[in-house]
Amino acid sequence: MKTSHNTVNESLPLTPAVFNILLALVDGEKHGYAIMLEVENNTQGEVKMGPGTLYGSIKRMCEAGMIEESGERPDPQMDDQRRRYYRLTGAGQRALKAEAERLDRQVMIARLKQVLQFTG
Amino acid sequence: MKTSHNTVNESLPLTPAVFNILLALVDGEKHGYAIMLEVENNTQGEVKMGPGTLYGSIKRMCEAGMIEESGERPDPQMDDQRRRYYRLTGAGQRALKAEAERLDRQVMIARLKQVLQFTG
DNA sequence: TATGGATACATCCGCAGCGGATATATTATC
DNA sequence: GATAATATATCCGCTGCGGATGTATCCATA
Repeated sequence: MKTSHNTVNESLPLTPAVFNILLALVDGEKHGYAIMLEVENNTQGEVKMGPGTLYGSIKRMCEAGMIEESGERPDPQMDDQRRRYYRLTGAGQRALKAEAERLDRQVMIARLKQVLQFTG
Repeated sequence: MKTSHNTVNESLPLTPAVFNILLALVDGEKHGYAIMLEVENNTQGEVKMGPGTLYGSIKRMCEAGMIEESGERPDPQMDDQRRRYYRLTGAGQRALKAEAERLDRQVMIARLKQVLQFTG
């Protein structure tokens, strides 16, 4: 599956893993493990990311410039030296928005075909 | 990425290809090539499925019991003997609905995080 | 203080899916 | 009769998921 005519997004659709990681980072930088917990929380435990998916995705997303590591420690006391914090880049924000809009269009098609009701 | 606690759906999330094929078959049975055109049409040409994805997905979906081939020819005259028509099964309909609901929840999270506006 | 469990990160590797390339045949068009 | 569009099918490289495994740290509690 491939999407075209989009300067900002070379590669949509995003994988569910990547999309959820971007979503988790919207309200501030987080470390890997916290991202995992946030995704489980967002989805009521429906979606569970294994470590392979989590850290593998983080690595690829860094290479793709969607996220970047921040040397800063958000909470100096009560910190864990093992943690590595990540934040969204501009490109990551744009990719997230574009993917959210794409998903929204997909859901809209499902509604028009009466697979889903309009009253959420 | 894995989803759990769902008797009807062993394997969500569906791939974008599978989801779009299911969507294309909601309003009646279609043959492979028509599915491809419908998907392009639904998405304003944004999503393009190559033959490998299309026929590979169809094969897997048949094996998974989401769709099935129908021997009938919807249009006796003006027919093409090469065509193979497919229709949704009950399982396919349930999978489609479950995935649409999942996507809707994802979009909702994006809205709550103000990635997307509530007024479509 | 030791013991265990949760936290935290990382890598390996099998498996599945995409997707372009390629092939082939039929149907329609000019 | 040539050409393009239609229609299906398979091959194979690449990417990504995801469980397994490994290591180390933090924290509670016994």
